[in-house]
Amino acid sequence: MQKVPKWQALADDLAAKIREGVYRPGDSLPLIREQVAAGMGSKTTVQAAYSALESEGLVTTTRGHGTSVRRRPPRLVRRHQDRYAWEKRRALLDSTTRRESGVVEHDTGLAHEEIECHAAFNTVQADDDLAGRFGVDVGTLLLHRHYWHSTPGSPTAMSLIDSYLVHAVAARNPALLDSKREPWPGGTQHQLRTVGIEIDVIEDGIRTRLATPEESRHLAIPSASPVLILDKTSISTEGEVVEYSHVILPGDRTEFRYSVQLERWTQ
Amino acid sequence: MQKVPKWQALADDLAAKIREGVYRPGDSLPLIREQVAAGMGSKTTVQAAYSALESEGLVTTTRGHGTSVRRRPPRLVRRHQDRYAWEKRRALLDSTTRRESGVVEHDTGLAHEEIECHAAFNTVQADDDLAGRFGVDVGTLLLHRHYWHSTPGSPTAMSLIDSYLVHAVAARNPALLDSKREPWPGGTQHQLRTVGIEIDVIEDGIRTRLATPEESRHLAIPSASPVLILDKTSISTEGEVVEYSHVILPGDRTEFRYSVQLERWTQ
DNA sequence: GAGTGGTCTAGACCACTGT
DNA sequence: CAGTGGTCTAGACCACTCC
Repeated sequence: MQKVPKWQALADDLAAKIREGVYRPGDSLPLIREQVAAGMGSKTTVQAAYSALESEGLVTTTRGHGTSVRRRPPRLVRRHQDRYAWEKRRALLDSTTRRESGVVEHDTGLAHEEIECHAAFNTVQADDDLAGRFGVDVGTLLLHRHYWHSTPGSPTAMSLIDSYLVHAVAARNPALLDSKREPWPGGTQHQLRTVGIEIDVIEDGIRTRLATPEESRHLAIPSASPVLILDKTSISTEGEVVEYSHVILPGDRTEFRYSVQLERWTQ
Repeated sequence: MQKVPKWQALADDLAAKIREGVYRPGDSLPLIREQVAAGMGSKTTVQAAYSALESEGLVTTTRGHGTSVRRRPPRLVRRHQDRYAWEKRRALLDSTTRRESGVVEHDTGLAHEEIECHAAFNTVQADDDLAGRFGVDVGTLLLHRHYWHSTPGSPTAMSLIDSYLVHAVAARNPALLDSKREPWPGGTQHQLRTVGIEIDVIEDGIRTRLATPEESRHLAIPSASPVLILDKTSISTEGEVVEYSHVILPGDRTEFRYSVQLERWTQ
């Protein structure tokens, strides 16, 4: 026999009702004060239940308004094998074709005008972690580029990206150092091509952790809900790490997909 | 200017001290009642801060004992491209070689005797989701196999696995229906080989969500911390989906790694 | 201004750990 | 047994939304 806390029992009960469709997306849940009046516990207890449901992404709460069942945003499937190959082929196209559509459009299926790109650049000295990833000395100058994309006028980011290049390499084309040139038609692989680099292999690392309060706000996900973290390392045909990006993605809206082709048994 | 709740300010403060090494792994944090006495807020407030730190995986709390800084478990890196290929080659080996080491040993680096395998089988009828994945009719009989692995005697699972096969296919070798034959030397790919199936492609889908309280207990992760979910679909050389598994992995101990090889530009 | 969720308090009891 | 974290209460105030 397990002792289930009262707040959790209430949360489970409401969650079940949401899944069964007793409360449907967009519906309002009983007000917290109503639950208290109905004898479901003290306000703190009911609050705990409601905030658990919020973390799970089942409901959204708005101060002064109430709590309602969340319309689950569709998961955006990221097929990186296709995506990276597509990005690479595109780097060879002429500038007008490249300008028509970028990776973000490719990922989201949105039109070019529906996406706003925000970029901020600065230079940093490689710390232990970054130096290790690039295989350079600690203190080496790196170009640090922070990006986020949104639909025009919206403060909600689709992802938060921190991308790094070795500064001396990027500086071979001064245009790459200018954040005002973003979004760059053709993306990073085209940018690297302008300094004579071709990408051979991209290594993806995927982890998860809870969102910080700031990330929750910026990505418009419930507080204390998880994010996915993608660490992407691009390796040139010379075998050198030429770009590293750290991408934070909303956990409830993201799915990665990889396809592993196996060698045939020959007998 | 942002209004930061008192509990969050306290949590941030303690988190910073942990990262700076003021409190080191294994150290005890000030007792909740001490913080209250020190005027850091009421018990509920301090409690909220401490439980936030627990969800983030920074501390562990034990009732009756106290709160101490968590020794971060090392992340287990899962390189599925290697893993699946290794598993496939192994299915061709003789039984004594296969018996020596399995995928779990391969993943964890543990010795054969250090791993205990728990298996429970039953049959289920395909619901909408499963039928869609296998491309069979709803109601089709499936063999459902639930697995979890642990170090001997420990109640802590390394992962929670639900694996499905079309029952009619598995039944071609009656030994496959018997959970007492698990762990099967050579794994699923060898099992499928005994019924004449060779795997061609494996599709991985990766998502995240918060752990349920039960998962938190079983995987020994903090409550309200995230898990990673792997949906693995195996496709035979005939192009049919022959196995589907749903794997729940501890978010703080798992990292996926994929390597994407790109085609060269030819000019 | 009325009503909502979010935070905070002071104090109580419970479940569990150590000795 | 004393002392810990976990839960719960009743009541207060605040920040916000909507009318």
